[in-house]
Amino acid sequence: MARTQAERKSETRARLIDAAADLFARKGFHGVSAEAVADAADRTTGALYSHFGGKEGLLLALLEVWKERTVGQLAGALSRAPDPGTHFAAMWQSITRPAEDRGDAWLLLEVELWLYGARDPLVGARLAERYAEIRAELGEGLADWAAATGTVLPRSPEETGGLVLGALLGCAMQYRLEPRAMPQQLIIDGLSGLLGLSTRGAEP
Amino acid sequence: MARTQAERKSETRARLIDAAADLFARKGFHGVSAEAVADAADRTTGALYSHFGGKEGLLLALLEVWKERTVGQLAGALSRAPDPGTHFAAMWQSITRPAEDRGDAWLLLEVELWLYGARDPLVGARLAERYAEIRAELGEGLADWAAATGTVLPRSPEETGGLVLGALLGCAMQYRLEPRAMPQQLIIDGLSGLLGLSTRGAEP
DNA sequence: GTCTATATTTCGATAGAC
DNA sequence: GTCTATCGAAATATAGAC
Repeated sequence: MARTQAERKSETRARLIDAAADLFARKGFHGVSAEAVADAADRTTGALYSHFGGKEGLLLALLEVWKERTVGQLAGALSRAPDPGTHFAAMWQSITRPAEDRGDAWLLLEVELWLYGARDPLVGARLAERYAEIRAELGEGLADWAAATGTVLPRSPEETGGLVLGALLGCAMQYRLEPRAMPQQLIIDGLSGLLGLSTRGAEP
Repeated sequence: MARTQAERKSETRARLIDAAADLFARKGFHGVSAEAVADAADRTTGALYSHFGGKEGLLLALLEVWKERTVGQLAGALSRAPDPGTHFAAMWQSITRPAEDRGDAWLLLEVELWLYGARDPLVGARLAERYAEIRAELGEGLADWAAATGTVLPRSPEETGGLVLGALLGCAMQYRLEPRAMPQQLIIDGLSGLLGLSTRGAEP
């Protein structure tokens, strides 16, 4: 066990970032003390300051991990999408299912980071890059599907991705406050309408 | 000047709520001290606690004002809407124009309150009511237009309102980080698609 | 590299004068 | 109803031991 040093270091880093993701989502960045984050990670504020220089440095590190993680899992989900309908359903469920491991924590952290980014230019620039990547991934996935099935999409992939992402985000926020107001079928129909597909009705 | 008492009281209330709306939007609820709010309102923490019992009571009062104000101005905008396209354009501009008086402060406060409501059941319930009202107003306005022009909307007014509100909110959040990614024409086209109107292209 | 202990500041909230 | 003064609690950040 000669590499205990580096192991311990990177594990502490990971533990602190995970704890920050959880607590920032549940209580908000300003609603959590650096000590509370360190406690949740079974470390102390000394370690936190040694690694990240402070609470804000921890948030910046979290932002990078968050960026890679979301874009990566999105790309994975897209690669095995038979059609937009089931694709949208899968995305919607991944956003709205409440508990399991983390569940609606994703949405809370997403909005928390957006709010931080809207107030802080540096974080805002990072977030803008991340959203652009998501729009691109999302739009390309749908464009691939369209090309494979001979469907004609009315907009460019990036534009399509932006509209879909926007609708998903805004609808998820409403769903979080009142789930009954946003049934899954409504989301799927609406997103299909955004693509120019008139997949409404479909009564037996 | 016999009613100086009541005047001073209600003016202090209004000043504190206005200052709270501004500061909560710019810095976030937890990012602002009660003293900072009182200072911005040219009052002291004593007055704040006398009126609202604390910072959280001030937020609840702000929420009520916010609720009435937004629904009211929305209803006003709807009553004079010639068609969905110009209607959407007007709504989009009212969300995205940057300064003037308050401008993107609306979006920041909206999201700040949402985040608070997602974490606090009491505030969440109030917010849910507000969103339901907005969905209803929005959907009814569009349904009226459809009835007047003989257009058939594929969904109920509430469902339509929910999709439109969601798309507007999510797109506005992306716009705030990167305006170029969300041009107005894209929003109008997308929302039209949500309604089942195929208003795409329209090349000369 | 991490922990304990602490210095310094700031916050929320209250008591009492006016 | 509002202001001044202030108390106790909690937060950030650091210094030094291990």
